[in-house]
Amino acid sequence: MSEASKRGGNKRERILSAAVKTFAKNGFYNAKVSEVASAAGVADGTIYLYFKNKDDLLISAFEDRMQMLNDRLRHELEMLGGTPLIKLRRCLTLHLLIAVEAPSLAEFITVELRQSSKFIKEYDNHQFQEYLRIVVEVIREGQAQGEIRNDIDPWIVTRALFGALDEMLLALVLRAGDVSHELVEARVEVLQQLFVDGLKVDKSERKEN
Amino acid sequence: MSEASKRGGNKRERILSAAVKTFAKNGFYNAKVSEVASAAGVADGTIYLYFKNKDDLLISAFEDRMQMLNDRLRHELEMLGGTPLIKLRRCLTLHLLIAVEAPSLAEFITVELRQSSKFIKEYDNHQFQEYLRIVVEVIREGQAQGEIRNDIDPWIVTRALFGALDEMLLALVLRAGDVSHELVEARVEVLQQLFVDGLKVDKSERKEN
Amino acid sequence: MSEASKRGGNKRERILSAAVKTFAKNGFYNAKVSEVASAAGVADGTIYLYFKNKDDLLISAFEDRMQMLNDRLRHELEMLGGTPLIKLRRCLTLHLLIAVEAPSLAEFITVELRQSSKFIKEYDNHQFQEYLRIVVEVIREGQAQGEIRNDIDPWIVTRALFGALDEMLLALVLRAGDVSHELVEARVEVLQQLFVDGLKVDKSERKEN
Amino acid sequence: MSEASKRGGNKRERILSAAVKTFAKNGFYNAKVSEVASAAGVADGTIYLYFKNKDDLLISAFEDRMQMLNDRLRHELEMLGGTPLIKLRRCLTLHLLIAVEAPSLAEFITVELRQSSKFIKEYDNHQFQEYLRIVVEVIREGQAQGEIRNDIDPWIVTRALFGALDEMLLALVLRAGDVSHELVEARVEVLQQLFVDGLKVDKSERKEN
DNA sequence: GATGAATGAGTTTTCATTCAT
DNA sequence: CATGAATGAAAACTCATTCAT
Repeated sequence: MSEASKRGGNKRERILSAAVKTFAKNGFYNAKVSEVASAAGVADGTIYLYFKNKDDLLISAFEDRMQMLNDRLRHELEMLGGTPLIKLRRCLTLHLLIAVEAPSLAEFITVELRQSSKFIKEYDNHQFQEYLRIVVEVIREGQAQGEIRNDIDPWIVTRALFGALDEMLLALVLRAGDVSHELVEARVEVLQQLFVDGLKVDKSERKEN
Repeated sequence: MSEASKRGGNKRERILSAAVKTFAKNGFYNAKVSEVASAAGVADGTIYLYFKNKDDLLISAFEDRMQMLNDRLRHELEMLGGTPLIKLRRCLTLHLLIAVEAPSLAEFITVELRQSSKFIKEYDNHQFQEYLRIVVEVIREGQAQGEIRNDIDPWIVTRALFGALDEMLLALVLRAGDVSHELVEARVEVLQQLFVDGLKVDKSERKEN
Repeated sequence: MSEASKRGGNKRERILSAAVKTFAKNGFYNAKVSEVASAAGVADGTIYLYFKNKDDLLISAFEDRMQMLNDRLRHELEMLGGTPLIKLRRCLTLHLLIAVEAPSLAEFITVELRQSSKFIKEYDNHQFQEYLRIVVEVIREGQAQGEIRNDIDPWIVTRALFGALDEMLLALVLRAGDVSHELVEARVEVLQQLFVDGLKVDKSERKEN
Repeated sequence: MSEASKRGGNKRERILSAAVKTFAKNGFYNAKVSEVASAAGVADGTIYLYFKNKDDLLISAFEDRMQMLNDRLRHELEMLGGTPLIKLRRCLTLHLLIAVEAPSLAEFITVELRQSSKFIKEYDNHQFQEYLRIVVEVIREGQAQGEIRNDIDPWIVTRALFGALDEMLLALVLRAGDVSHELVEARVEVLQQLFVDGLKVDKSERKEN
């Protein structure tokens, strides 16, 4: 029974994984269901035992992967401890690391999320909301502790942050060749400077230097 | 003018305009060429007199509209004068204003650009590069004049900035109902604080307060 | 009985019964084997232990039900005694009574038999022939006894009779709501007048009146 | 313009004609749209320019052909003149003649009408109603003129008559080989005796003989 | 140049049937 | 005998594109 549930669960997972790869490579609309099936090593019809239709497969893949990312993000933030700004930096890092650790997933998220934004109107987009919520919480914590400025709406900041991160991730993923950890670190550094310190030349800091 | 509206040159424009509206409403892949045609008031076949195929129509619409936006941006920046930071703020404002002045265009750009990112590999994306270049130039100017920090790559900043703006624009456009100038101004204010001043609580400024 | 209900022999019957209901409701081609299976309370695969394929299920259901009807018809005619015309009337009644006693079966027979007429070429349609034979026999008996006109082919009459009855039955079954015994009796009366007495105004009878 | 309308009309007609043949040969559910298309000498997609879907094609074919038959029946009854019983006989003849003059149409009507009876619930079945109406009118006329017995509902009679005719037609069509005019006449004769004179041995007539 | 009827390649989805358990 | 997850062949339907007028 646990074997059986593992088999079923395994097949569903294999299909989701194949869907992410296939959709990432060709885009949702150019990807054929039969491609996903053969990438998953199952028959075409099998997909329809686990998902209602192609749209459902897209949404399920999206929600499932976002949940994984959210779980990891939440877990790492808990482990990490540290100040909110340190946590925030961790958020940046984890987001861009997808380009290193799961390039297909990165491509899938950056490209297909926008499609889903249209889908948003029709489905919950629950896990994306959840993602934002996690970051918003970090910012609120920072505001409460006086580390982050108080005069700014955490939701809007988070949304902007996400946009920047997502664009960054897309740029990384679309480069030819692999993305190194060093490159990711460099990008994180820039984003950190940009978002945390700001573009402005800070006179007080200049004096300190 | 009514003569011009009957000219072929105008017909191309009508098709592009219809394409933007139609692609914005349904997404590129769900939009039918015949929908675009009837929205433009021309026969299906006529579209193929002006564009090679549906893909070409998408790219042409995108490039054409981006060029319009770039022209306007360049023009306004020249008119405006002022410091680079003032110019930068103008960039933010103009980007978000699309949600007010041309909602379809906003939706088209935010949603379809990502699709096109895949297209990027195949076509120049010339006008998008141009857009980035304009903003990069403003930042470089700021760096040269000592108003913007020097230790940060203008291209990366610009890319991040674009991502944030684009996400912001998407969020505005997906709201139910019209977007007001006031709302746009509020968003610009937040982005300005975020990007220019940074999230960090600035002790020197606090003292100054 | 509860033991019997767990026996295989009974399972076959349950499947046939489910098939009749399901085919009646949706039609043969729109009915799914899995629907039949779940209506019968068995697994999909089980059906194929008792029937070669979906076609075989249709034909078997048809033959089986027709045999039941034939058995009953034969039995009632024997019980009844009476003149051939009385027996003929009993045939009419029993046919239309299906609409009261087994509406699904009625629908199944009236609608699917025609489909099967195409099948006829490929299978015996044995029980349908048997049904006709029973009625033919009644008519022959009537002819032998001088109660029914002799100058008319019993097979053709029977076929026409069957057509009329079947159409009548269909009309009854397609009505919204239940069919009453009274309604059936009324229809039988009409058919009796039609087939036995004829449409013609009979001058000799008029005189008698 | 009249040419164009002829072309369009012609193509529609060709498709309907092909549909009748194809549906008659294989039955609606076993017939492929592409078979109809190639029988009509058009591309698969063309069918969908004239009909919404396969169901619509079935219904349209049915209604169209029934209308033709109704037009002819109405026309012949007007031409014919004569007593209602003569007209009634003409109805029988014309119905069975379909087996001679348009065997595919005969098969199509006899087999598919039942399917459509299920469809009835969903569509008007207008022309079938019209057919019944024409016959009902003949019977009413006969009743008014005292030629046909008055104590019998014309609608029920007509329905029974139709059932008998349809079954007769089916039997003719399913025979191997062509159906001759003589065979049709023989069948008409039997039906006439059956419906008009009745099965009963008529003593008054016997005396007259 | 403009039209829009016709094309037919291409894809999702269904479902009868099988077979390992 | 019974199961039901898996299969994959088959078909309706769509829609970008063409081309005769």
